[in-house]
Amino acid sequence: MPTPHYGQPRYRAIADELRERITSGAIPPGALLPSESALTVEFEASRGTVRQAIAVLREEQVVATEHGRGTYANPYRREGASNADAESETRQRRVAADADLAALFTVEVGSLIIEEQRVTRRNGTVRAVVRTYRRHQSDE
Amino acid sequence: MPTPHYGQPRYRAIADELRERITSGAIPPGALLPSESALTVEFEASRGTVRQAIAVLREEQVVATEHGRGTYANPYRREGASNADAESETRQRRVAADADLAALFTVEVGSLIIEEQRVTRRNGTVRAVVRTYRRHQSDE
DNA sequence: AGAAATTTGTCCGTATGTATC
DNA sequence: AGATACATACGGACAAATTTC
Repeated sequence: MPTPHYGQPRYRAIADELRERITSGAIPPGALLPSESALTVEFEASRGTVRQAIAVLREEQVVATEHGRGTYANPYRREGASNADAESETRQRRVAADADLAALFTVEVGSLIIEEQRVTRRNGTVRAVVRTYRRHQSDE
Repeated sequence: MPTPHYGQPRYRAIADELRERITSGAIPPGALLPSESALTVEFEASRGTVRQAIAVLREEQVVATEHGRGTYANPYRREGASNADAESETRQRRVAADADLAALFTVEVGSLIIEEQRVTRRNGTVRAVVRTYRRHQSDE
């Protein structure tokens, strides 16, 4: 069978579905998620894909996993209740310097510099996008 | 062949080795790591295991990976404790949204959004340029 | 411009190790 | 001890982004 993943990969779709069950309360805080093999059957995905989905949620601290036990939902609440849904994604890549950046960094236009982008969401909608530019290998 | 991982799993051992090469300077900041297939040969491990090792370093932000390009070492610097001489200039203006920003903010490409730019200098040389993008106050 | 090669991303199936119940 | 559940590891296949020719 081929491996089509047009648009969203399957492990993200599975992660979204599980996250939804947790945030909606279908899986209450502290409860065990279905086992990986159960999820394998339900989503008709391989165990590796299911584990990849759970890894996403673990990184978001939506779940916590214990070896031999299982994966728990929402093991502890964020201390600040204000942190309703402050998701933050970070991405790093190299981009060509535009005229402004080239002038600031004293490099040629088009030189590759580091861009780190953070996307801040609240209640799902993008709040702000922060792009930080640096040079490689600066010296201090 | 069995799959023994007494004590430390292999992917962690590989991660340790690669981290050592980076922190020791054998792989300088900004340089590309060997490709996954090359590491597969060198460590005599499967590609999945190599990728798991790289995932560890990526989470530690010791490396950054780009699709189709490769994995770079240490793209940004640790913030030194000495913030001796930090100046900062701020500028705000309206700019046209590029494809990425348009997608994130769910607006049309070219729509005007707010850009706030801060330039951080130390000892006269530009340290970092931070650009924060937001939408106009319209909804929410 | 376009095709091929390279490199990372996703997904599957299987087997075995280790921790917990 | 046995059953269950997560962790590690292999190998193969195809997809997607980038670079090279």
